[in-house]
Amino acid sequence: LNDLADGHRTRERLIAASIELFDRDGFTRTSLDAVCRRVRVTKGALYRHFPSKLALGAAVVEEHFRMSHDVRAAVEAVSPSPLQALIDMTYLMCRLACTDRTVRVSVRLLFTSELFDLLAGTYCVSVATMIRDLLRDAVEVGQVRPDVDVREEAEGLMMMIIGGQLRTVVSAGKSDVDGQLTMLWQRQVDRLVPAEQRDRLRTRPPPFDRVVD
Amino acid sequence: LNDLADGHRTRERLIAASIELFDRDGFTRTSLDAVCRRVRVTKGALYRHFPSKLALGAAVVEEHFRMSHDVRAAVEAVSPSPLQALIDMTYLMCRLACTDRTVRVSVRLLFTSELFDLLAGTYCVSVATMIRDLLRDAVEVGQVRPDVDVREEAEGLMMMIIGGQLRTVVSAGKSDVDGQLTMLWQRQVDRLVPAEQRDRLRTRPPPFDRVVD
Amino acid sequence: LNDLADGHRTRERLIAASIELFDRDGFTRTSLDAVCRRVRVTKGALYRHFPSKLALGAAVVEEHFRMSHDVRAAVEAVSPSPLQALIDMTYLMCRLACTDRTVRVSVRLLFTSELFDLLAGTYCVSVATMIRDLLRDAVEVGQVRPDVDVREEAEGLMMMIIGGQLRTVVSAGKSDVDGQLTMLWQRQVDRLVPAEQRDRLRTRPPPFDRVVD
Amino acid sequence: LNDLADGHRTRERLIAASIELFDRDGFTRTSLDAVCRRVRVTKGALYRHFPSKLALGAAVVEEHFRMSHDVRAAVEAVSPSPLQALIDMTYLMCRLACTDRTVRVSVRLLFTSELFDLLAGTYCVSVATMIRDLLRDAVEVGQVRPDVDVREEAEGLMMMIIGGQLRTVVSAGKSDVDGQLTMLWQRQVDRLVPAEQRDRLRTRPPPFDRVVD
DNA sequence: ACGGACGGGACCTCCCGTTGCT
DNA sequence: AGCAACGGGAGGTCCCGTCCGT
Repeated sequence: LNDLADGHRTRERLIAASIELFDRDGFTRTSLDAVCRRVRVTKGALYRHFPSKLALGAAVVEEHFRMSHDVRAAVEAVSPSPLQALIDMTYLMCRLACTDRTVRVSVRLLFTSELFDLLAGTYCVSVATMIRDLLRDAVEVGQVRPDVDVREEAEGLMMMIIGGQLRTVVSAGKSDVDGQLTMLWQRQVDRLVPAEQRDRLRTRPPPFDRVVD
Repeated sequence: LNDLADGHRTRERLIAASIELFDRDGFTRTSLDAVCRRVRVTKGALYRHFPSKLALGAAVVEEHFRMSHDVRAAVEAVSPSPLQALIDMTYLMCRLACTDRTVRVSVRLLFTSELFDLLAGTYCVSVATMIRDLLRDAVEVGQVRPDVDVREEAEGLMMMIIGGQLRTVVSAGKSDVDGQLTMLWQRQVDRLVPAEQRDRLRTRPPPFDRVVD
Repeated sequence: LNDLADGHRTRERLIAASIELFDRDGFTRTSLDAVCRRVRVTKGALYRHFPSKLALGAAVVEEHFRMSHDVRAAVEAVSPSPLQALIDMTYLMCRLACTDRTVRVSVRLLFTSELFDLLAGTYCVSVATMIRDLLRDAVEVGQVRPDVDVREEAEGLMMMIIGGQLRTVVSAGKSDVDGQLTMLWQRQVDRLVPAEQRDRLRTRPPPFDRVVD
Repeated sequence: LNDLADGHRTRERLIAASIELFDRDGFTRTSLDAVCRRVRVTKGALYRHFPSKLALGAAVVEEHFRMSHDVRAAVEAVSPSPLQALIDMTYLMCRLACTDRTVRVSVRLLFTSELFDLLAGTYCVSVATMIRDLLRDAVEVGQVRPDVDVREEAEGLMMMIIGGQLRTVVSAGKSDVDGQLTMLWQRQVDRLVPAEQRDRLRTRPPPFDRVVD
């Protein structure tokens, strides 16, 4: 009983330590021994929880995925409309790639390690799917024109978001990705949204004070 | 003289072998011994030319950079206008990420290895600069409206292109990046180009039969 | 338990293989890869047990030291007196430098490699100490005159023994070191041993049929 | 003409630099590049003069051999008799192994490097021969008993001297090799020299104030 | 669940000796 | 005679994943 809880704790602490070290030294240059040392545990323990170094990295990415879902739920909860939720999500995703350590590390992992081959595809699909869902909702409530090719648009937005996240990571947040997104949405809104719906939308970055912990 | 040539030859052959093996097995899973074996040379020779495995990867990327410049020159030579050259370049860059081994490997290297930390920034800047230059030329010849913020536009396009290249690599070419670019340019042309200039532009993919060797 | 035993086994086998190869090719011309190949193990395993090539050589010498102690114990066990034990030891030590592979290699290592700097001093002291102990015992039982300077004599004998071992190694056993020792002991006995004790001593080489395994 | 002289100079300087570095760092840990750097010359030059690293070491030893002959000549010139010359030579050879850098390095080279296999035998023979010659001379002038086995005695003395040189090098001169030699000669003189000749001999160390430069 | 020794294999460094040129 | 680049090859380090025992 207690053992199980302890085991779970160890797993969590290993992930937390990995995030710190991957952030500081990068995936390749972080040794599992270093991770274990920080948790005061040996490799035997680590390999109880993760079958390989890659799996440990994948667990970090999974953490990020889980967070993304939480963020989405939170944004949808507070948003007046699906499209607004989508717009805010794009800002948030790029912003988090800079501010939140887990997200930053996960994106770096996805695009600078062997995890690319394993998970980058999944990530792209998952982002595209999320966008498509929100777009579809927006079509249903009449906020987006019914003749829009949701699939195509979602794919394009996904590329833009991932490009933005990457840009953020590359330039360590010194690039004005927010500005880019504003430009993007101003154009997209003209194309996608019926004129009478436009004034209810905010295309500028949301004032996100901790939408998620 | 002969020695010098031989040394240079060895260097070239090492790069060529690296490209092949990085393409087949990925950066991390390719061992330097394997590269050397293929060139029938020992690690002593390799380390005469490259101070580290990363440096070998960087040399591959450099090859790609050099090719990019050649492609740009070739495209500019055959294009009727700067903007058309830019449009064609974007198609080419995404296309090459799929068809040309050197480019494909380089992009994978840039975004899936520790080279990211070293070179991704440089790559982004270099792509953005190239776009900006062509846009500026286009402004000068009146092909693009003078009030366009060249810098901002270039940054956005860069993100799109890199997203596209990445998408190509992720999906191993199975994604319709061409279609995305066509959509993109159709919108951009409306925004950037004075009406009377539009009919001279082709926004669809160019018929590139070997613009470069 | 099994692992530990295996680890120990690996260590032993590495030493055994080293002895063979050092004997055949010499220290410098023996590569660690060759040693590992013979044990069907990689350098990773070797460096788990020995921090350097020198340390591997030192382990061989240590083997020799251990053997020397065993030989001494065995000789003392069968000898009728301390001085006879000493005489027999000197013959044995020079003889073993020729016949026993471990001793031969160790002596070559001690005097033909960088191990000299590390261990030759220790070796000299250890030999001199052993001689001194036996001489002291001999004095106590009245086999050696009480006015003999045990320290000085031990030092001289040590130089002679080491010179003899060296001579043996240099000439690959073709030199008559036995004869030299016989000459030496005949003189020494006259000086060191009271007349009434002399007839019980044999100064000629002992018939050593395997005093040690 | 000048070139030849310069070439010779370079050779000398290479040997001198080698002696310094071999003395400081040992043979193995001294790189030829380091030697060349000190002489402000490149390896191409070195390999004009010496076909291998071993050959360079051998040249140092040869220097030592040459010095030995000079010392012998000098000692013979000032000595009243062959046996006295021999006695003084033994002191000198052990003493020089401590005080003279060339001799010290040569002895270390002979007994701590691959040069052992090449030259140690030669050295032993050469020392034994020198002793034998002097002993023979001593026999001829009636200073040593005619029934002495010159060959055997020479061999024994050689082992003692080389043991002494080694001891000197091992203990960096902190050992009382002089005392050992005095003891040795006191005994030998009793055995080898007719009684009426003994009072003309000095068995204690000679007051060598620079017998050689 | 965890500890810790073990072995495999990759990366990298250093240095010897060669070669063509000056 | 001397230079400088070159390549071969060995030594050494690091780290992943496994195995056995507790």
